[in-house]
Amino acid sequence: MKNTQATIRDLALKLNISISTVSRALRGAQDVNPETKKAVLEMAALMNYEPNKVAQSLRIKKTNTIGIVVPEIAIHFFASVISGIQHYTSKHGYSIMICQSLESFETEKANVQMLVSNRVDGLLISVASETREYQHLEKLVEKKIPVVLFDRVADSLDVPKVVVDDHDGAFKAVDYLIKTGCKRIAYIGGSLTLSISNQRMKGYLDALKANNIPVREELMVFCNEFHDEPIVATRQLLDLPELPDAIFCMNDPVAILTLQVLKQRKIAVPDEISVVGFTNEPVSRYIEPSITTVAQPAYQMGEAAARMFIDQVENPSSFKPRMETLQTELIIRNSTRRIG
Amino acid sequence: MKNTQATIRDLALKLNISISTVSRALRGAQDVNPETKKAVLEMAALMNYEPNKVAQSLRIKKTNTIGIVVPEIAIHFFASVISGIQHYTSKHGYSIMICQSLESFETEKANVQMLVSNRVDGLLISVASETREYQHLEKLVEKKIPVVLFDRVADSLDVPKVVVDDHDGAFKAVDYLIKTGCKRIAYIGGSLTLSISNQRMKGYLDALKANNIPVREELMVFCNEFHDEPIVATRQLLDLPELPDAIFCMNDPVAILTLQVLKQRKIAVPDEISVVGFTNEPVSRYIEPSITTVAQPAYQMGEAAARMFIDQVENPSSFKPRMETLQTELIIRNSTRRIG
DNA sequence: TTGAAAGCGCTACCAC
DNA sequence: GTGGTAGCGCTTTCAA
Repeated sequence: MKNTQATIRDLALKLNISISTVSRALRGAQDVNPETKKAVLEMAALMNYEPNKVAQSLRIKKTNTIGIVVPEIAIHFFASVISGIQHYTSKHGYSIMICQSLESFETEKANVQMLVSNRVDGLLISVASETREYQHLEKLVEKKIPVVLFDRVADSLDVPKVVVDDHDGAFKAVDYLIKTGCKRIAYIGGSLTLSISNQRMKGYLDALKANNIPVREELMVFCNEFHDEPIVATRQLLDLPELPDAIFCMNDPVAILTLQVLKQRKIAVPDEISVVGFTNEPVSRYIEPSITTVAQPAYQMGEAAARMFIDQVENPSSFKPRMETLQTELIIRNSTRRIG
Repeated sequence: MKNTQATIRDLALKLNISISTVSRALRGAQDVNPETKKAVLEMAALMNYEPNKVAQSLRIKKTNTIGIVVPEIAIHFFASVISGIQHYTSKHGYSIMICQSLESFETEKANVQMLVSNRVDGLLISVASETREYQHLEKLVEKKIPVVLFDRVADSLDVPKVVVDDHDGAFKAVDYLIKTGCKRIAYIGGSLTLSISNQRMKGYLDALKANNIPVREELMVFCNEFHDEPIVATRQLLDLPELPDAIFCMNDPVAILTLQVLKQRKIAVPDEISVVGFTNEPVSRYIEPSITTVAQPAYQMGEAAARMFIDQVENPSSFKPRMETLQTELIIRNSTRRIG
């Protein structure tokens, strides 16, 4: 942002016309002499003029920038969501500013504050696993800054949300396991303060109930993070007096770790124990055995979140916060047995 | 960016002091009465004041924002680089604005222009595979906007760069293949206008030469994209009168596709044909067979690029553009035979 | 159709 | 230690 950049004032000086006229010409206003306009445009090109969005933003009180906060960019699911958001919003002239919370509540708050300070026109966020209270987001709502939650949402906030039907996805997965003959189905989940964890667990429970299979407490284990704890959790399940015949994991990273433990213990998958994941990360297709998983439409989720934001900005009066639920798809691969 | 946000003027009015004093107090200037300062800070908290970075940026001619352009966020390698950049720059008070070129030259130009319009303090970019000329970046250099290239760089630009030692990585990979007994080693590469393609091919050629293995034109195939062409390329190699006994792929996505074709044709890996990739994407570890590949320190590359940018901003006079080369590591897995 | 001028929110200079 | 004020680059009335 050096002074080597031409301004409309520079153009005006060169052309011997007023700043206002240059401004109008540049923005293609109707009431400007075609010739003047042409001259301005030519001079702009010649001088390598680039409008200063910072000044523009200050003046019009709109930055055409949206803030995104995700737990981690390098998780494929979130990267895809971001792609979807960007695809949709860039068509509407928005740039995006991205932050990662790295699952930390404090970092998330700092991210949000920074984005507010940068006066983003809206905030699209998937909360950190640590986040239990939402004042930092409520403040934005009070300030009338559009907030859209995706994937990991907070029930208490009255803002637009887009989620996947986690309950249904989990239900379908567990129901399928049962249809393949599994009876002692374990569940490895995440912290229940996380909406998705909660929903997936409920889907698991309801599928058992629907099939008249009793719920066994000892078959349910929960993890606060997905790097080390899932390994402990799997071992715990394998050390039970009676082994499970399937393990439903709340996401693919967990399923991969589970598979590793199973391999170490020389337990055959899916013959002895079936494994199901969630998310359909690219790895799950390539790993051996490939993982049966619940596919989430990540890119579409990004587009949906972006659409909700744009709707809100363009029709601030008529807009009503709503929750959009995207459907999942059970992808059957080789970590589960076949039906019949 | 609604008028619901408090400004320093609001604070000044409430406190019955001047705007200048509020500004100074907020920024912890030295010459301000501790009590006044305290009062200002309290009022700021009370009124939920957030400094307007847009106004600040306009005034000080610095946005504390850096622009990043990558081919695709959802490619794990780039996501990791971005993480590295963000980790480093956020410590220095910078926010990041991210764009994807999706390998399109036109999109890349538009991205750069948008970032310039947003007056980013610097631009960190890995160019699109389509990009053959660099005027859009040269313009930035002329305007004294710091540009740092990473991974996919352009020799012609005199700006700081950070790359991986692609030549050495490829050399090590091919040399290893030879040591495991391979003699007819094929290469599937990318467009040679891409620096990394070029370097990796040279590494391949030099490893052959160093081991007195003749170069065979028919064993080298090139792709412009990495979704469909690698499949055709692999088939082409397999249709040769004499089969290769190894295929060195310029990156892991290509290696995965190659593996698929090999599987379809029921060719045993590594017994009949060995396969090596490049990048060490997470998938390469999990796929069956797991892929021998050349690991690139993505996160460190991001940090290095960020460091170069910060150096340049903080010591504009003494800074000299240089190229930093990071070392690769050959990760030996099951898609290649063992030595001896 | 064009120009003058105010002002977006902030910093920094200069006076007091 | 504090206040007045100019001005960053732009948009947008209002007059001419």
